[in-house]
Amino acid sequence: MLTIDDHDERIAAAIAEQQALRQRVVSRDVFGELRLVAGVDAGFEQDGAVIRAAVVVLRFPELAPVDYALVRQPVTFPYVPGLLAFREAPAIMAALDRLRETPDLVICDGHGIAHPRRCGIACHIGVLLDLPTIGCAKQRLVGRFTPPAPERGARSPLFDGHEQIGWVLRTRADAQPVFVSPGHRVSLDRAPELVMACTTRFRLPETTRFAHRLASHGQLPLV
DNA sequence: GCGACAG
DNA sequence: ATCTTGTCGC
Repeated sequence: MLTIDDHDERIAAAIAEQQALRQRVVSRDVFGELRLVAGVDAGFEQDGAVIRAAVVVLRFPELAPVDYALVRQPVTFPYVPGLLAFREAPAIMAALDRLRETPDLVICDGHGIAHPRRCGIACHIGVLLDLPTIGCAKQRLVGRFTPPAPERGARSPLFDGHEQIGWVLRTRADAQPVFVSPGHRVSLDRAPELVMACTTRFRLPETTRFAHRLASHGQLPLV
């Protein structure tokens, strides 16, 4: 049976793995022409016993869906702030493996280096699959900032002490900003412009919106 | 000891 | 994440 001690050991092992993974994160732009951009997200079923991971690939820069994949797996890790990847990344990576073609960039629902150990889910997935990734979260995990101007495109740096770990980006006028940080093979400078290029009239990028709908409704919208 | 805490 | 009514604004 699983004891509290086992739980603590899994937490400790996960933190140790993040310390190792962070060493492999590449924070420079290492990607070619963007033709396919993917969005990934996760939803749950059976009272949280099953995770449903979704990935939708959009043709860039049109942002029209061209492929998708859906994977369901039993949940094996609890939600612990800072350890989200150990709960969602396995299923998300399985979904990415099912695509017919490898995307040129993946935008994740969660943080990249804007994380206590600079290893959020975007870094985790990026390093393990060696794919360019960006983290685009709806809420802050760590860091301090001053709110960006109310216009679309306005941004302000997200700091942890004196180190910039991401951006607070206003993707839509008068709406709550999103938290953007590089995952793997993407620079701090280009992350926000790439997210803006994937965003149209809504707060969240189209990649995330499509993936979110697939993950929660279990199917791609008919329009 | 008291808050904060991605999804 | 998930549930769910009410409300604001274009």
